Amino acid sequence: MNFQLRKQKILAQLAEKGEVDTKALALALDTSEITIRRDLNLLSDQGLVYRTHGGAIPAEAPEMPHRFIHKAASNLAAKDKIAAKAASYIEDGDIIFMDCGSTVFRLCQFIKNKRIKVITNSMPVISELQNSQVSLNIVGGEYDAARQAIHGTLAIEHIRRYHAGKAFIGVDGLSAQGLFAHSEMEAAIALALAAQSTQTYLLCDAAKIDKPSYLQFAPIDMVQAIVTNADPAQLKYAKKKGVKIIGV
Amino acid sequence: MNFQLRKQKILAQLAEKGEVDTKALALALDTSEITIRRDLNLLSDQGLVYRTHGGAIPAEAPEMPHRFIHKAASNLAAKDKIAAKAASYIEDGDIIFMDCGSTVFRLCQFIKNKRIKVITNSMPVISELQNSQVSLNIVGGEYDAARQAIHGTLAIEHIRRYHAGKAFIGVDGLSAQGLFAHSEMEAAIALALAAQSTQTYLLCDAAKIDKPSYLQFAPIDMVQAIVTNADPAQLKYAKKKGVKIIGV
DNA sequence: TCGTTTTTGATTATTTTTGATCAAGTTAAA
DNA sequence: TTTAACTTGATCAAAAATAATCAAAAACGA
Repeated sequence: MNFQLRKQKILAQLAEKGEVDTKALALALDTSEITIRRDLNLLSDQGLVYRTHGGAIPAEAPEMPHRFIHKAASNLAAKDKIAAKAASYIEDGDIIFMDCGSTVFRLCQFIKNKRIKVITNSMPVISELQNSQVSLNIVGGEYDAARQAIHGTLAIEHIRRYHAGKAFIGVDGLSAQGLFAHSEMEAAIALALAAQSTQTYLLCDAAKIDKPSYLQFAPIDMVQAIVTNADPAQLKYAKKKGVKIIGV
Repeated sequence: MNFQLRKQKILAQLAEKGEVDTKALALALDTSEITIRRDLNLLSDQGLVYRTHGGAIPAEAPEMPHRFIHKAASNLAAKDKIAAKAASYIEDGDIIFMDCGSTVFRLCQFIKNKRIKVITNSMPVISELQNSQVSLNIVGGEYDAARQAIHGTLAIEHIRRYHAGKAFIGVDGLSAQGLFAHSEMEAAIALALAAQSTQTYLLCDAAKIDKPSYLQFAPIDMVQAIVTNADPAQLKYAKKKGVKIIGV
């Protein structure tokens, strides 16, 4: 019974019952609890399950009502850790860009009380920061309800009018080939932000690593740093190109 | 039964019944009351429920920040009547500007289901319409927390890039001398909107009539129509200049 | 075959979760 | 207003789950 097999059975059981617990799995798969725990943690890193004490539930579990919060809920612990680490690079007086990534959104809680300027196209970020210490600059353009973000030509033009010390962006996937996005619009925003900032930080949980996605839009060294919970060894190709890997 | 599962069940029950109480939950989820209380407190911390004595009720959608509601609350009935009347001039397919006036905000409820494009710099309007039929275009620029609106040079530039059939604006005061605003920024936005639209509707309740305010920024015939609950006789000077007076 | 790497399991210390008790606070009826 | 019933948060202790460490077993490549 190797990991691949166990993984399949765990996911199958999860899909069927909606939850699994460590003890039952250890019994059913004829292995030890610690092995099951390790498996579950791996699956959790990959974003395939949501870890609970004593077991796991499907990653897609309808945790929260709002669509965005829901999306953000997957891998929440990892994303929060990444966001906290990234926030430690932000100081009073900074001017930063934030895009509409769900990990980037988790930054909000850590910067609410900082005296900084934030330029963003993400509606959740706007909502979260509109009554905070932060001075907000909102990117204008067409509102994309599905992504809860502002996109379009004018958004790009708007971004090009500003310059920031740091940009914090998310992607949909990352591989040796470069950065991947869901859509051209998200890609265009990411490119614009990177072009207009001195330093670009990519916030990326382990689930996105080596997962090429829809559109490859930039080489990996467009960013200066990657903040991730993944094993740095997985990102050797990035390091080789001079990208700083910041683990959490 | 772990926290994640309880959380789901609590939220499900809350959505269904509208309220939950500690005892019933403890019984239903087969755990102790103190655990339920802890769960409810956690959910409350996350803003998902509103804690009551003995239980919890759904968290009210934190749609509009308080100050705005407050401001909007004065003269609410009159403002709603004015907004309803103004909305009757909006048809599917229209492209309209909306500014950050409190009466203009009352328009939202009447246009939620129309198939129109709305270009606005008002955060409450954005919040209200972001999950509606309406296609939103958000004016970019610096966010002014006090006025809950987007202002600044870039906002004006943004507006100048668009043209709409109708603009709906509010003012702080109105007299034979012209239109008055609280601040230069609001005035600049109003001017820009009027310049970029075929027809400009001024939404103005009786309390504002013949109340010159801080800054006189435009002649009264900058607008093509005034929707108001005031006696039309009070606005003869406007009518004389060719402004249409629409009573409610 | 030998040496290296990977996977797994056992043990222990730590962390998390839960429940019991009790003083303090809140609600509602008298 | 006062009393009585109920609810709550704080503190502590027990139970469960977990991470960390190390060692054994298995898989692997040369």
